[in-house]
Amino acid sequence: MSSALPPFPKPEESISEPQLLEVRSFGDEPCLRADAARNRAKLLEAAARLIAEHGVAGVTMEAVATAAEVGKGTVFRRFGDRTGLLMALLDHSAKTLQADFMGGPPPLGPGAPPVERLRAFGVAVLYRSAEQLDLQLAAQPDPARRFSHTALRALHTHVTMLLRQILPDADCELLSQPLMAYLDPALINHLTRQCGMPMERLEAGWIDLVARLTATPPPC
Amino acid sequence: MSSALPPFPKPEESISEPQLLEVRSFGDEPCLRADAARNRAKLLEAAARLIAEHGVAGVTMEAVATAAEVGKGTVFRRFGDRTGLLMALLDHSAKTLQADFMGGPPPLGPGAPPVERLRAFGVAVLYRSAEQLDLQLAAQPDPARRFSHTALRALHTHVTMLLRQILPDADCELLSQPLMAYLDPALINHLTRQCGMPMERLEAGWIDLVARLTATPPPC
DNA sequence: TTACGATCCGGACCGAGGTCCGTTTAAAGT
DNA sequence: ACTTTAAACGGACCTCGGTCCGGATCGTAA
Repeated sequence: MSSALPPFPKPEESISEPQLLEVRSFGDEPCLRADAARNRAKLLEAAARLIAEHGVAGVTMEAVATAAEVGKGTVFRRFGDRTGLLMALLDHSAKTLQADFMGGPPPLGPGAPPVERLRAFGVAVLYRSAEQLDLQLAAQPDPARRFSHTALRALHTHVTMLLRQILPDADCELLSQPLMAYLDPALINHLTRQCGMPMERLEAGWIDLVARLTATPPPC
Repeated sequence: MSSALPPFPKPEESISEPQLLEVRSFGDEPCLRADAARNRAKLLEAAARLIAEHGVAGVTMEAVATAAEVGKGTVFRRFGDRTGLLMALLDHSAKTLQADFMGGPPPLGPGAPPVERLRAFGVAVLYRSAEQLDLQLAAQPDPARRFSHTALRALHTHVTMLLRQILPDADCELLSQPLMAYLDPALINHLTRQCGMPMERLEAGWIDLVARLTATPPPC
């Protein structure tokens, strides 16, 4: 009902290069103004430093701004909100993973049979999330947007695609949801830290899950 | 490292009766002091009224306190935090559902074969969540506690138990996670409101998911 | 009835996320 | 070089969740 034209036009969906300030002129992205790009880099670097020193909890928007010698408004203009900043920090790793399963070597990338790719995908995501668990957890948006976020959508799309190759007649759009859910950082956190399960068990669980879901003729 | 003895002893795990102030003396729960019980009822009633009038977003801790003619501290003492208050609002419905599948009539309750119970369970949860979607969404705790909450644990335990009856040799503890995840209010919200899927499709998806996961011999 | 201790109450207080808007500045046009 | 304009900047400001603690209240035992 009330949609005033935003004072902060668009906080950038999610751009890569967490460390360098190199102006990415190729491609199609808006290409920030020189000062903006510089500040962006300073902010990401400051945020990373704060995490290293005080953990994710120490990453306060104001603290980041101060550490980067920049105004608070600048942080919000650039990243939209705290989630956006945290996601940007994860962006490099996300892009790498994405490149790996889009065009990388076989177990993950194209060339292997779909089921095998799916298995490899899950294991890769599992361990990647386990590393950056705290950050992944903190970067999780509120429930209403958990599934809207670009990075997640990309993974979801990929799983759906693989599934469609394996089960052409199933509702893969839906079937991919439980698979993705199994890889949710919040779940990994719960199972490993709160229930004390070892990663090997989670990994085996994934393999089992894939096997059960992709068994071609549903029941008998 | 820093665990001072809490000024608010324990905000009550989750007690029922959202509307009446009747003192529940039987059972084992602490049984609040008269004034405390009265305020608790006033608070829940005020919160419900605020939701009806301004939606979940209108449920500010201060607004609730004011509407209930009570101090802000009282709200926090009683419910711990906003999530606790919202959960308390959902508690009645949660207890009802739980009673239904613990001791109710067959499709849901004991008596029917486990697979059938599982199917019925999913459908029931699906539609129940769809009704109170906004509230369910808002009541969702932060990612680190999503899986620790009592109400969810109860559902999860039940699913695990049913699964164990169906697949005695599988890692049901893990296998139940994707099932529960499919019923996550945040997912239902995404699929119905953001993707525009009808509930019938979600329901069919659940039936299909159960069928695939419980097909006894994994692959061939 | 009185006295006492445990519990509860209230609202000032704090920190953090997010917004606003007057000012500054990069960069494209003349 | 000079003007212009869209974009960026900064930090005061607002809201809201959550904490604290002095003082009021309940329930009980004498």
